[in-house]
Amino acid sequence: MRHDEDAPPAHTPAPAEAAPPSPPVRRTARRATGRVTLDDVAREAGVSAITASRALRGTRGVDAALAERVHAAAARLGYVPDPAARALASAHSQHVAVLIPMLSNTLFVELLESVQRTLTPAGYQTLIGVTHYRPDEEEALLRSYLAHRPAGLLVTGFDRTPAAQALIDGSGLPCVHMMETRQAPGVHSVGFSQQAAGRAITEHLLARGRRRIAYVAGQMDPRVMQRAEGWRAALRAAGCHDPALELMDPTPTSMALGGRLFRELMARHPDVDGIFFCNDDLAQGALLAALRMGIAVPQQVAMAGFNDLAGSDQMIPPLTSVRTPRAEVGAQAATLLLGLMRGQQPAQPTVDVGFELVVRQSS
Amino acid sequence: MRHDEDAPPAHTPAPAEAAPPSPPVRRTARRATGRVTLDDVAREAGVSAITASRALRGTRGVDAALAERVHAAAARLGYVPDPAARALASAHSQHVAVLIPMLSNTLFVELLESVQRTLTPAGYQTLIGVTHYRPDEEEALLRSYLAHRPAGLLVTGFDRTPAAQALIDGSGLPCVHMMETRQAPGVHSVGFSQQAAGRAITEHLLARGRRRIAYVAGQMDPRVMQRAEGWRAALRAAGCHDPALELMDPTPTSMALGGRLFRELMARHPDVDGIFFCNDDLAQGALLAALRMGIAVPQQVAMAGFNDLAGSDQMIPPLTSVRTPRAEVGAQAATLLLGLMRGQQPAQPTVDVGFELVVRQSS
DNA sequence: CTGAAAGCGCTTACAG
DNA sequence: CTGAAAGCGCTTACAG
Repeated sequence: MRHDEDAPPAHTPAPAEAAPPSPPVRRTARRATGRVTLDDVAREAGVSAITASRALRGTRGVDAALAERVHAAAARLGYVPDPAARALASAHSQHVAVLIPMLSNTLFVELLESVQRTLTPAGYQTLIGVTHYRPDEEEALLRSYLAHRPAGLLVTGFDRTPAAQALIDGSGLPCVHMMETRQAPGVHSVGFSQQAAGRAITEHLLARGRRRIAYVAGQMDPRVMQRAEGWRAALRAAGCHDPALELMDPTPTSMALGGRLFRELMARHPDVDGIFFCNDDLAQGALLAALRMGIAVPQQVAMAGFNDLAGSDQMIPPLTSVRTPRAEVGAQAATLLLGLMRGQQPAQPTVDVGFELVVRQSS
Repeated sequence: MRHDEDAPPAHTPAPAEAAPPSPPVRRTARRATGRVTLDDVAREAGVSAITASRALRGTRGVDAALAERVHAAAARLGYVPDPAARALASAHSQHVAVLIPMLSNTLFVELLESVQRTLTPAGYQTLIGVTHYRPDEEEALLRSYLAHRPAGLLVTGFDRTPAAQALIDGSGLPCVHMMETRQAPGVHSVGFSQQAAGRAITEHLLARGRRRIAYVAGQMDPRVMQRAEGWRAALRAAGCHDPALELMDPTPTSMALGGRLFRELMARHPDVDGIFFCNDDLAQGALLAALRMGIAVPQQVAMAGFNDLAGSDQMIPPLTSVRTPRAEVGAQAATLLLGLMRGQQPAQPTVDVGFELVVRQSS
């Protein structure tokens, strides 16, 4: 059923004879009146609005008995503070803007969940921004979120447009960088060395006796490039670095891409005996492709992934990977930010949470 | 390096002799003064604040030339409206609260991205709430988000606590339900029949000559139960429903769980010749387990999943599944909500986007 | 430790 | 079509 564009909406009431001069009805709620305000709570508790405000916010310097009365009154009336009014008056919301590249990589979902587990109980609300690995989108998100006067910022990595960086710096807001670390004055970060992790997993393949080790990657974001750097360093040190074995594709990673890149690689370089994939989904796809092609893993080609994602332990054979402690990163970054938002000087501005090799049968 | 708790922060400046009576320095930005306000824009454009406000919001009834001047002035000054002030004055923010069960199921990530692709260009900001399939968490999120006076609500399905439902109803806000459909006065929904989809995929297995068809599920959320209902209906109609072949686990779905449930099922019922999994990750895990156990798919056991997730087409053999149009659901739900927020009567309060069988070699 | 006044930056409702 | 006044619901200074 469709209404004609110009036809009056079906629910319009017939005009009554002596209708009272009521204001036009809006579809949405009109709580302007209904809302329980701080003044209501203050009146109920027999104190001033300021005292009620201070008691509710837990500001010290309020008589315990009074505070008790205020809390009781608030509970009785079902008072919920208005975040907009609070933000307007104090110039800061209880929002924390969290900028991550992508939600389809479960890595970032786990990071996010961990951040929220720390921030939510502390009374902060996360404003989730997905940049799709695009610097221009990150800049736009930053611009839009900054208008909401967040209390703090959580961002991924260090690579962004100068304008985006200027927005962060100019805001003067506490900001913690996640997933990578960098030592610099006034810079806060929680992560690990992507390059060291890339180097470690490559050295593991070398220790397995492999010499023709390829690096296969998708997405090509900054961290993927840092892992490549680690791969190069390890192979150069071992004297068997071949730039031709570096296969990168800007497409987002997926099992399908992994299968395709693996077939490409083996067609071009049949002598490859080890592969380091920048992300587990690529490796999973390659593992299945190898099974289909009859290429023995690890006998003919050893494989290792990155991030130890769900399902990697279920593969045939189970996949060797690098376990990246994203939950730890999220928790520590949020905790660090919490301290900064309270005006505290952090014990350490940079936290390296490390990484862990998970050696399974694919290598 | 660690600072002693009581030591003064390292950056405290030495007290100057004739220091001006400046206010105490705060770590965070003090834009109270710096901020460009609507009044600045109005002054720059030579109009009143109201006119500037109306011009910027695109309210009709502003002289074109004036509006042009206002926009130019805003651009020149780099004016960014303050969402908090706007929300406080108008009793509504530009937020839309989106409540989804989980981010680790890529289904919901795709749904969300699609919602944002529609809402963001329209000037709305999504407030993402993850309920973890827990009614109490949903209720708490609703309470907290409603305080932010969102302009609209997007929720998943219809099953929630009475209190949560009362919050939604009492808010008077436009609300669209996603993933399921339900015909009821004043209720808006975009989705498809989970039961019909469950029935259709089961009938497909029946058409392949299978008679001992099991339903294997995790999570056990309302939609998983509706699919079970479809499975039952199809088998009853075919005269071969066996309740013993219904294997459900409350654990979140994963490849590992799929492998485990598959082994359990085959141990208990070696005669099973077809399996419908409530989600593709379960089926993927089962497929790998079958490969490991030497059980031929589809010869001995045909398998079908649900949602056609990433990787299912890469499996050995490629997995038959039900493609659920979550991007379509997200787009249509957001569009419907947009109309409601503008006070329009929707052409149809319920949109069924359907589903599609994707038959591959596993069945 | 408590409070009266002012103001945050917008929009609503009312006039003209 | 445009505007002056009032107010949204809080918190920030400033006093006492």
